[in-house]
Amino acid sequence: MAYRKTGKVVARLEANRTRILDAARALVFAGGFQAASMAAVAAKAGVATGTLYRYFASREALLLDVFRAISDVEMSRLEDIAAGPGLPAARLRDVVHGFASRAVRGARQAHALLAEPLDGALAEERLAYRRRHAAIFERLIREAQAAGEIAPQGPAMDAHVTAAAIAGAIPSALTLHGPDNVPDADALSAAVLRMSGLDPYTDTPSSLEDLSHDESA
Amino acid sequence: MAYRKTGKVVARLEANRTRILDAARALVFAGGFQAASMAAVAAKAGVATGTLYRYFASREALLLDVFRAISDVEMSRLEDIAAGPGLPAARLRDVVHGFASRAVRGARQAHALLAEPLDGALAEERLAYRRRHAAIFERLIREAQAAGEIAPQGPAMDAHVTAAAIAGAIPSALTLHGPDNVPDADALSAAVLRMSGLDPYTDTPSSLEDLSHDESA
DNA sequence: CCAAACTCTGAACCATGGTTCATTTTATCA
DNA sequence: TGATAAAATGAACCATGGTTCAGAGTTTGG
Repeated sequence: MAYRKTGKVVARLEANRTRILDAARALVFAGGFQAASMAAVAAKAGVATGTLYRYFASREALLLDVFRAISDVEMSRLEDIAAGPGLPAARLRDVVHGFASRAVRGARQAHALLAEPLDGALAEERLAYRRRHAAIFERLIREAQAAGEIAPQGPAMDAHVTAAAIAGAIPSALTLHGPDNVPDADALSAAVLRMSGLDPYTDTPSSLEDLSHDESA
Repeated sequence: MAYRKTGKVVARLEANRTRILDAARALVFAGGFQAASMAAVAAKAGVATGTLYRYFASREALLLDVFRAISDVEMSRLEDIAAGPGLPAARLRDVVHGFASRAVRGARQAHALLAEPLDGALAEERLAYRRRHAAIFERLIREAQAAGEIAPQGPAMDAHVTAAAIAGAIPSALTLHGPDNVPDADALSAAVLRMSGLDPYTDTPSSLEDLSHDESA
């Protein structure tokens, strides 16, 4: 018998992987995915470039993991709200408002997730991310329709299309006029909610705890 | 005196420029900007790659001209509708519906203009393109508000934010579920118009001639 | 302490695709 | 037609940045 990884080594390897991911995430947070070159990630993580390839098959794979790590946090918050108590319409309001207000606060991160030019697998991942948003919106719209909460006047609303529109409306309104000109989260969610047939709401969003945003690396 | 461009030469040069632009546009139409490599453009135009640089400073400059050529056509149609006769709300409906239906028909071109991953100056140009859309929407919303056509209930609508949201909602709904799953233009414009506070309309859009779409190269 | 197995290093490698430029071809005019 | 200038050519060039890999350094079990 010649070699078997000891616990200490395994721990160090895991720590390395985490350090690499953290370094990449910090770079993405600061300058977008574009800023996360392999050289930069390696430097920030304190390893050689070649080492990165012992933990990730490629740059794309690494950044995909970063994207997922960030977006999963965001998605699970929205999913928690969507699955919460309360009437469907109120939850829809909360989800939209939560999305908007979180993005407004974490503008740089939101830019990377929502607006920065990406291609290849990252562009695909972003699309999937948006589709997950849309799926949440769609489900809540249908629930609100079923519950009779949504404006019955006019022809039947196409929940699928409306949800896709909302999923694009929020990022657009957030980013269209540059990072220094981000709209108010209330105005944004009011505008977007109108699309779902809900009256814009004036109260604070039901009984959610403050949607604080961690900007730590 | 030794050399002065004769008319025939000038004409040929102009024709060359046009041929290059047309070749690039055809490639963009078929496969997006990504497919318009300098080699491909040169081959399609029947010239050498070096020749391209006698007419355009760089690939970016060439594709920028292509983008503008395409988007200007689209924009001027929308601007014509926006500046037309009729009440503001009706014009807003027509603009949104015209945008949606044109994009639905010219899906491949719309994808290049609205959804394909771009960066650098092209990404900037797309942003400008969207801002022009938003500016049209915003103006019409304000006019409709001033005319008292837009739902007076609720707090005052933020026309700026709403316009930016609409400008993103349309492309998103068009492209989110892939090029083989493009929504119905009526459903799309209904959803989007709801955001502006207008009831979804059921009639055909006022008295516009059919918004036909030329797909010729 | 040694050999084997694994990990790390970072300079060299390489693929891509835009750009250049010495050369050739074409146009102008005396 | 010869001299000059412009235009076209396309293979070579080059910049970028991800990826590789031979060698150096560590860890393990005996």
